[in-house]
Amino acid sequence: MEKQDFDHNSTEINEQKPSVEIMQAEIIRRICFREYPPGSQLKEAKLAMEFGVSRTPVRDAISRINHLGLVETRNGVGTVVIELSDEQIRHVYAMRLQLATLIGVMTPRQITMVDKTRVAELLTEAAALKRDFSPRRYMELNHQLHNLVTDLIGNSLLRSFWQQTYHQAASTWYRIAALAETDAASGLVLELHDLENAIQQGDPSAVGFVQRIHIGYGFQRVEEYLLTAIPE
Amino acid sequence: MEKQDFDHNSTEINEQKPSVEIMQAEIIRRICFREYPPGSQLKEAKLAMEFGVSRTPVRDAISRINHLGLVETRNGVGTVVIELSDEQIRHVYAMRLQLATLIGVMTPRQITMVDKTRVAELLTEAAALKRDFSPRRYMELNHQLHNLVTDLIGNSLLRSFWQQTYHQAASTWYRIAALAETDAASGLVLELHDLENAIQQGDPSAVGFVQRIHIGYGFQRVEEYLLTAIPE
DNA sequence: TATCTTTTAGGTGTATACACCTATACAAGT
DNA sequence: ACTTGTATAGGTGTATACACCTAAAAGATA
Repeated sequence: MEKQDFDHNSTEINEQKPSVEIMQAEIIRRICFREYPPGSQLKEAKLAMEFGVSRTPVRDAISRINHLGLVETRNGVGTVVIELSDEQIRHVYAMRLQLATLIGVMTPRQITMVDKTRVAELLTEAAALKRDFSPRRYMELNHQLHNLVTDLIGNSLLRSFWQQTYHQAASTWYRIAALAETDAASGLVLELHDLENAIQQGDPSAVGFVQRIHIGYGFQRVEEYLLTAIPE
Repeated sequence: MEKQDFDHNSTEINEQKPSVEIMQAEIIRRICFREYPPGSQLKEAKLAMEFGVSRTPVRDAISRINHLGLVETRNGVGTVVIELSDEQIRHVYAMRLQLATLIGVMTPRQITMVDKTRVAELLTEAAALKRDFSPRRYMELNHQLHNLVTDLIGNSLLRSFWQQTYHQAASTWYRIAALAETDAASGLVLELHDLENAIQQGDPSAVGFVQRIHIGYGFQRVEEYLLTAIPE
């Protein structure tokens, strides 16, 4: 009754003291989408200015993503985004391959009509992406695909771990998407096609195996474009 | 040359501005060891006083353990230690059962002579514990056992997830240890016995399966003493 | 006496001041 | 030319003040 936080006085800027959780998610998103590529230095004061808050909650947000190993805060310097080593990339993929098969095993949620329509929509958009590619759009669709699958996971720990590995791998995918547009777009369409079948069957186990298969394909692309070749 | 931070004026108290990492680990330890049982309310000011720092780094330490789901910070109240629901306990165990088998699969470290002596020492101490039981001592040995196994894990992500589930489950084990002293002590001895064999063979895969087996036994005890019976 | 309102003590959330750390540019000496 | 010492700008880490929130005790009223 007393507070009515509509953005009535700001035409395009709707930022109104975002919570720590929101800033945390936004920073992770920027790292995943390579808006902060490895080597970037995040400055607390600058982010605080941008979000319209003081350094304190920004520090908190950065501090909370430390356990993902994506950033490293150095006194007197800033928070630098880490470039994952080849070995770490292999570790992330090895882990995701294992976790994927668990999706169908560990108390998955029932598949509903909403899921079926969502995956169909995504497939349409992926097909459009194939005709007119942009790395950014690729990552967005990829992100929605991730959310769709993650949402089926019933075990809260598996869901958490699945998300952690996603955040760790995403930045690398973006790099691939920029290097191999056609491969990336085709791979996404194929994955969504297989996923649609699995979801139409209402079989969460099949969803997990589809994920596993395409993580394998994705890893092949990573090996081909990043790990064996010279770095960009 | 200018600063020489020896504890020359403090005879037994060696605390000297612990880092955020140290405080974070200490808070987790206290939750695992049930020094902060579920329902406890951590007060930032009180902890700050104890550690000899201001509220700021203490807040940071608490904020960093949020992703484990062990605590929940409520405005105007404090940070309360969460009691895991029966479903969550089952999720943790289901996850640990799966992770255990991966220990031997995912690029484990070579087993050395040091590991063999350490597990032998632990076995001796566990045998002693069986004669003179204390829940606290049980948890300490359990913790060393955990460190021994964790140290063999080569994949950094698996190691991280293994630790996270350990922290989530530990508080429950302590509860079991207090309720079923003999079962707990015997279980520990058996586990260390099996582990010693696996380590003597230098077979990390066997280590993983030993873990899996005894997590299963541990879960049986949990079902028996906590989930089916009335709560303490 | 019972119930609703008000006060109040004590907690978290945020802004800010300041100490300390780091890298860089620049000046001085060899 | 090269090395070294030093000043400085700008960053993180910590302490502290204060706003706001919450729960429980105190008080008012039927």
